[in-house]
Amino acid sequence: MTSFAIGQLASAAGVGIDTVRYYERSGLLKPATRSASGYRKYGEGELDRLNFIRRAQHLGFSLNEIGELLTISHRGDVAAMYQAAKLHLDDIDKRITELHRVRDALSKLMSECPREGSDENCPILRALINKEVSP
Amino acid sequence: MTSFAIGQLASAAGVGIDTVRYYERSGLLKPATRSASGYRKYGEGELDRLNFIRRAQHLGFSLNEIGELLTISHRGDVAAMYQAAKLHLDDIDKRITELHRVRDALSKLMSECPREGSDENCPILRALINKEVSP
DNA sequence: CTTGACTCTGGACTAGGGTCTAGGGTGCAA
DNA sequence: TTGCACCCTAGACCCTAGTCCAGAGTCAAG
Repeated sequence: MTSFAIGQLASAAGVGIDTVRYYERSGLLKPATRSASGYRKYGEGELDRLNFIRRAQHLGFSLNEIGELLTISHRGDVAAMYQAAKLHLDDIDKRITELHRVRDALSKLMSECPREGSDENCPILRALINKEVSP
Repeated sequence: MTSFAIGQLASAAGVGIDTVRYYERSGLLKPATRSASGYRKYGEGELDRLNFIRRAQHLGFSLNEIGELLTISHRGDVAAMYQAAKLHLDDIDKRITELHRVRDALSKLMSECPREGSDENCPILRALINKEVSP
């Protein structure tokens, strides 16, 4: 019986109106039913779906992946869900590892930096230049 | 008087020709001098600069930031260099923290997942669907 | 001279996740 | 009836770091 207009749905889900239309365009939400005048009408189901999307985003999934998660969820396929989560976790781990590599390298250079004086004493500059530079 | 054509410069630096032109367009490299026929001519200085860019990218700096680093490096301003590095490090730390948050959340859900059976027993699905959850 | 490799230009295209605009139509209260 | 908030569409635009294209000119070897 409850039926939302797009603005109500969007604010209930904490996203922008354009975002809802964008999700529809990109197939994440099914085309909404329309009122006589062409306004989109939504029910609880769409709000749930939007919340699902938001939560999955919070877990770092891309919209593309979320599309698959929605299908999996609809099928209630627990094994597939676990598998998708595992793939995603592996990806996150890779990104963390790479960020740590960068962090450690930078942090090491910084710890050896005198923070003042000549550029020849600054290991950060030396690491970047590593050779005589002509500016 | 060594002088490179763009293709030689690019392959010496391990980047694409288009990349060199792109860097010129976006102000990271100064407009190259030209031969009589309009070909770009480069010297050692440009190769050093390109290497600087590559190394800074390896430390996770964006091209925008690298533009500033180049200026700083040119001034030999060690304090500014340290400051720029610190800002970047803070940013990296934020990203690592956020990735860890996501990783831990997902990993916890996964560890409680039976990996088969009904969707009601899958905490991943429950977390995404459940109306009350919002971490 | 011809062939093949190289270079030039401006502009379009990619992915991801939206955001904004112009120009119009609708719904509801005073 | 007017005024305002809301909604519709198609399409452009944002950011990043390039990558690719067509069509034309250049260089060096054989």
